[in-house]
Amino acid sequence: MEEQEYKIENIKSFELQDIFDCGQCFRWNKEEDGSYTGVFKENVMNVKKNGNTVIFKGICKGDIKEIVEDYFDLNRNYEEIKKQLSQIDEHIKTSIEYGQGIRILNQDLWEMIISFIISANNNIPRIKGIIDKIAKGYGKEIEWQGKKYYTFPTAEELKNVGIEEYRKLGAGFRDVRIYETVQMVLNKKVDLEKMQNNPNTLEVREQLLTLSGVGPKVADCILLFSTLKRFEVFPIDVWVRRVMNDLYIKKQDETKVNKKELEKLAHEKFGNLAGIAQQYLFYWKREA
DNA sequence: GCGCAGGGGGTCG
DNA sequence: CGACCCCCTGCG
Repeated sequence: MEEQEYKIENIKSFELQDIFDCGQCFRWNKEEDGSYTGVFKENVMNVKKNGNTVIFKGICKGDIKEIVEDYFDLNRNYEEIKKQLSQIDEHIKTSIEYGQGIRILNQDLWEMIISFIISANNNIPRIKGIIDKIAKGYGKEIEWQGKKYYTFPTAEELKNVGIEEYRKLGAGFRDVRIYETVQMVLNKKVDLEKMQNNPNTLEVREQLLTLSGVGPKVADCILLFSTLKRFEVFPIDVWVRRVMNDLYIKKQDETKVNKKELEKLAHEKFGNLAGIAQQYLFYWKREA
């Protein structure tokens, strides 16, 4: 495959650091020149921003313009979303000003399922490492500019990988969960294609929860960050609990904040944009 | 410097 | 509600 390039000038709501470090993805790495390189589907891509111009360059399966528009969610009006959310209160407004360049990527459903199973009780450097090793071990190799990259393996490609192999890659106690989920998807106990086309969010969530290693938090991350693209869900982790308590609930001990109470509050405040509001708040609380 | 707790994007039994 | 693998961090 040949290298392709696509350039966008005068882009709005698009900052590399906000997009790649806000916690939604695990396979993008910063280069020395400030650009980021990553693998998604069967594409290897470098993204660079100069002023208000963004240059996408890489090896793509298909037309780079279409691929970029889809993956980076370029047809959604983030200006409008931010405007709407900013009117809610000063807190969310501040967090949006901080992470104004966030976009929620359209990431592969299967990859998100495994990635967020790995994320449980884990830290980001290690999560990235495990995912990297799984790709190196079982994905397809793509060479670009003298470097080797690896696609995230399909369920079929992981079919014969045993529990102990995941353990060797450093997955820890998540080894069984990954193995079982691979088998469940292969056996169509959960049909990802049907899931992708099912408009009923609660039903999709229930199906995700049947997978090994997928609890409420992981299910919500999958719903929000994959091509399922549900902006109304509100994943609650320690950081979100912290920031919501600091801003709105103000209990002495944030760990005592009730989850139901949080969900209700998020829904009342942010409605069907709760998920993206979560991203602005999460990113702001963690980085700022 | 080195060694050792402490804790981390939760889930499961 | 406690255990869970393993890497990284911070502190002595």
